[in-house]
Amino acid sequence: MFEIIAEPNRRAILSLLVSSQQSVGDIERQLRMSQPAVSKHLRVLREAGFVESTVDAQRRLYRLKPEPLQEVDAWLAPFRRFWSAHVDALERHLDRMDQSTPKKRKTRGRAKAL
Amino acid sequence: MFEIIAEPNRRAILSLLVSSQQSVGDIERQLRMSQPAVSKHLRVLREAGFVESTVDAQRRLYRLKPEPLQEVDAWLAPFRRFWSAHVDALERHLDRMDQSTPKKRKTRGRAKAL
DNA sequence: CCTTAATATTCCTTGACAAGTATATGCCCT
DNA sequence: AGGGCATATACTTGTCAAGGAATATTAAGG
Repeated sequence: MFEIIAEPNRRAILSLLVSSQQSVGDIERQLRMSQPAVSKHLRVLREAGFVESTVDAQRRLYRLKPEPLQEVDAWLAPFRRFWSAHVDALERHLDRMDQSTPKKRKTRGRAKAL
Repeated sequence: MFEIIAEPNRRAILSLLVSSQQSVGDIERQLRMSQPAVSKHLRVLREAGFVESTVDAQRRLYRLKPEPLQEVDAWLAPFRRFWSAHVDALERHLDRMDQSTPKKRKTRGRAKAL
């Protein structure tokens, strides 16, 4: 799964498909890569469940499937906890600085992210 | 960045470090991999900014750095929007089904995620 | 200083994979 | 049926990265 998205062209393809479905030729033109290259990457993506295709006459329309990237997202969860803890620690630290050195008061923007 | 976390052993190392810092030997034992392998992966991770190390006598303690994984997280953002849109569509669809076929009423659990 | 422990580095081999070129398959149209 | 368009597959080749074995580095302690 991670190996799949390690390839830059494949990530580019996924990013293209996030807005709307595209034919092989569309992708080929937008990403300036050879047709076999596109087809091969699409095959990898399809077999890994990142995309699916439907037939439209001679062309195949490829669209995104959410599951695999959701798994990537799930893998990141513990790390998100880690770094939000770090942000908290930094915040506390900066707050202490603000109190102990009440100086310039330049707007040091601090806010809870959504 | 994606190439870095494409390697399973490296992901394992990162997962180990998320709980607390570890020495090379600790990692070596917990992951059952050879010492040179651990050192080499740690070098890759360090040069890519995923980890940093401090010296403690003969051992080096490695700890996680948040930034690179945050970038991965950022790359996922558009896709998160994509699939939450899909969940919404599915919800609407199922709601329509519930209305048009008021049958068994088996608990088909549906709820807003946090 | 010499030894031992902990980690880093080098060299080598092997396997995987991406890109290119050529060719095959399938579908439309007249 | 045949020709052309869109996509897929086969085969080859070059590149690169991971792992293993051996060796180098650095620190601690007697």
